[in-house]
Amino acid sequence: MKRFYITTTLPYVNADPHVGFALEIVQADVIARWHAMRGDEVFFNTGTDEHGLKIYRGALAAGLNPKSYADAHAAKYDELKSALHLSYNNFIRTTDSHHVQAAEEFWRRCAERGDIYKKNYQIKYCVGCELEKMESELEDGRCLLHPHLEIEQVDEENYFFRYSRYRDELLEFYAKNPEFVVPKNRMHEMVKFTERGLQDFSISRLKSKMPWGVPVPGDDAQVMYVWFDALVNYVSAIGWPDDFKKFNSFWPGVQTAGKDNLRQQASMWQAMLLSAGLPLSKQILIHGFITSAGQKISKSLGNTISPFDYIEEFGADALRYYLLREIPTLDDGDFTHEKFLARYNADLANGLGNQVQRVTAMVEKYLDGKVTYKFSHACPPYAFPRKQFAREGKYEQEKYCRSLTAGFGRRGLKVKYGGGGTLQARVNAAVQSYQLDQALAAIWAKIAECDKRVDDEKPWVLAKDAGEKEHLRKLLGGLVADLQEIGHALTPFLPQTAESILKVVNAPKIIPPEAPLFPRKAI
RNA sequence: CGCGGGGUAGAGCAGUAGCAGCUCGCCUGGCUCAUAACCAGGAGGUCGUGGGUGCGAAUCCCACCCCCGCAACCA
Repeated sequence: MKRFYITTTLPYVNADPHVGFALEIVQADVIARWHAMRGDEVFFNTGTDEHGLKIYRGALAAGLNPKSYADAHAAKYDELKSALHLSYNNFIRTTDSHHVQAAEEFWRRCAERGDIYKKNYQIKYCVGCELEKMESELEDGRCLLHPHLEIEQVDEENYFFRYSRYRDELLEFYAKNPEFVVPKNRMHEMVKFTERGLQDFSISRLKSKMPWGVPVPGDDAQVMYVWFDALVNYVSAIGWPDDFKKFNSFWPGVQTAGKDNLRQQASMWQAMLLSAGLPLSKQILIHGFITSAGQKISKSLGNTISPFDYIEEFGADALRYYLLREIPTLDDGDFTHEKFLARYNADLANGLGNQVQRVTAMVEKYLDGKVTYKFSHACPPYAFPRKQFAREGKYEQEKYCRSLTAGFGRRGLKVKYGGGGTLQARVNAAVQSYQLDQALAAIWAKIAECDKRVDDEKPWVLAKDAGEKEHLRKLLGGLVADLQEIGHALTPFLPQTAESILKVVNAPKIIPPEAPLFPRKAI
């Protein structure tokens, strides 16, 4: 059995979850579920990044200690799991003691390698960004993104990481692994960036000024800069450095990140891995940004979008669908209420929901809910390996698998495969090339095909002619089988909806769902 | 000469030389199984601008205009 590790970036817990992170984690969720359905043993990690100056100050302002402050925010991120039906099986917090120890060990390894040294550090620093700012990024001495905050002069002795040393090794690695970063243009950007040369970066802060961080081993006066410790989570989450069995069976893994995180993930983190003597990540998936009506989403513009609002009004799968279909998987996309409604009504209510309704209604009305159909192919058993997991004592995996296959029936779903390129094959190809929007497009093409077949064959006419009974049975049986195929293909994308569809069409007596899957919404 | 991406129908996009396409929206017709859903047809584009090469250019070449991201660690 293959093992598959995927992790999102860890959002910084100084604000509530927003739609941009929902995009990232939903994409990762689909990929994780898709692998699980193929029978892979999946480890899916997410969590929260909780150190650093911004958290420290936020906590002071709120009159809380930093840990309690972080606890409250971390809980909100973990709420996304049930709200969006996410399947992650690990939620790491960078304040977890195991992670803190891992970060310290990682530091020691880099230090042993001679990659950590002390140097005076003078910069202009924006607390809002938690970033060093170049003169070119300032306007009237203020950060463009946080003009209300004073730029701070930092002048202190810090530890630096010898990033510059890894230029050639990274370039060689990129050359050997041209698909290390997807999409291609991001890989290209990374290569160009690296070719220009890398400058060592600061990885610690004076504890007297900012105590909220992982202690630097052997120096009580310093704590790690938040990025250094946060990046280590990708390996600490799977047991490094204590549980090598676990670590070796899952690493290297796939990481998802926004395009703003390209350098940290695809370059700086990889240099850190080289320094610590660990294998580099398997692949970095870079998604784009969500705009709203073409505008950048920001608190100051007041156009932020809360995923919870949409989930409450339309359901988790509706939001999942929009994010996966309307936003190109590895490119920027737009999110507006109008577009959301349009997608919802056109694709979910009129398309999928109506298709389920009309087919099941006809089967009930014309065939008394009973349909006999021949399956040309059953879903291969490896797609349901939960018993194997149970035998091996992997109860977490078994449970995870069961949640994925709920409603599929004991013997697994029987899927009718058409000749030639099946729907599932098209979906698989799209998922493997990370074109999740195209995978959904393929499923919806199938729905359109079924709608057309209904119109062409006119079952309501056949039903009036006793001589056409067999014809009608075959037609409706085929449509039910198509719904099973659609439900199966849809499972990683819209897990709840897929389960509902399969439950209805696998029932001994087929009747329409109690309530429409996606009631049409007035515009 | 910093690096990279982009400009095609009202919106979002595909299309790297051979009749300009897809989805949504809009208009008309059909149908009645279905969630006023579904099916068919239609309107709508000087393919950013100007030049060049070709029998033929959205596509190749040259120049220019505009938009966006990155420019050392902002979702």
